[in-house]
Amino acid sequence: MTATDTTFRRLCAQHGIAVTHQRQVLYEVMQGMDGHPSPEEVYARVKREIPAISLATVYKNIHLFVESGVLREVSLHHGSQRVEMNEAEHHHMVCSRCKAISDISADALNLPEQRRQLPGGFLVERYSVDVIGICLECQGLERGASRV
Amino acid sequence: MTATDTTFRRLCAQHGIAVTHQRQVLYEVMQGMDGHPSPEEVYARVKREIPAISLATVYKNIHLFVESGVLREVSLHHGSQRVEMNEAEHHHMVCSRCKAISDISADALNLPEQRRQLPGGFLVERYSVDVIGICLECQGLERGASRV
DNA sequence: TATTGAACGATAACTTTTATTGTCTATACT
DNA sequence: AGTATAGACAATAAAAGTTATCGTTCAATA
Repeated sequence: MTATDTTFRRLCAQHGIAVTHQRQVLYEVMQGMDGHPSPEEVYARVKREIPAISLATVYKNIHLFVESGVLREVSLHHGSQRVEMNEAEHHHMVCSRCKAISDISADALNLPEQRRQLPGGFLVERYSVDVIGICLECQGLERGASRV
Repeated sequence: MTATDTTFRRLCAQHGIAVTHQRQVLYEVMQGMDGHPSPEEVYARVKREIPAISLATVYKNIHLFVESGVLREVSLHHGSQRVEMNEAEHHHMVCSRCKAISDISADALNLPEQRRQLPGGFLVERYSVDVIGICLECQGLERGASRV
């Protein structure tokens, strides 16, 4: 039993999900990847370990990992393109439960002075802040009676 | 000639794009929409004004508007899902030209104290900051010789 | 007003993601 | 340990979102 093996089993126990061979390999392979891999990239990489694995399994388990908090996704609103109709300077509040996006004025967030230059010589144009949290409606559902 | 009509013609002149009936109606319809409409939603709405319009036209012109700066998109990385492999607390630098995403530590941005509660009773879990700008490579391309 | 390159509509194709279905396996319970 | 069963798996079809192709029509400008 390796170290990551134990870690993964503990993670699964914590989040109440079953330990399977596919999930374990998936987790370990992803741990070894840098950057921000897409499901396809993960699939290509994990296929080297389990050639018979299905793309659907990769998708389902990435979802499961994200839902259960084992993993995080880069952006909560990557489904389809959305355009900005609010012309005022603003940022976004994104509900982590229902994914709803609402605007919040830049003032209400009082951000610090923006750097013009960042590590790696990155030239700053603007900041775009997503405040991740739970919207009022989803808070209500959480407190309220259980759904049928 | 209406007010928005004139506005739109000026915008097109500024950005060097042709004025067509479809683009004009598209622009006006979108101005009248709230929130963060998707291309499909825009299509449904604009179809009421121009029943014969094609979905492809909507997509092409939303792209054009975004590229030319007439319109902004909510998120620069909505293509496919991406998962986070960096476990440290960090944010992102997103190149507006090549869309590359790189990590930047939370310290390097020195964000203000996070509010726990925001307008509308939104309960904050965390902030996720995208710094939009131009990466070093794209700066080089810009300065350097013109491409073939 | 005639010319011409760009934009349009129709639709096929492509990419990404989800759903379905029959088989298999991990887990719980003897 | 042996078995029942809920859940996970692979294969694949289908849905959703987006882009490309191509013949026709229109806007810019001479």
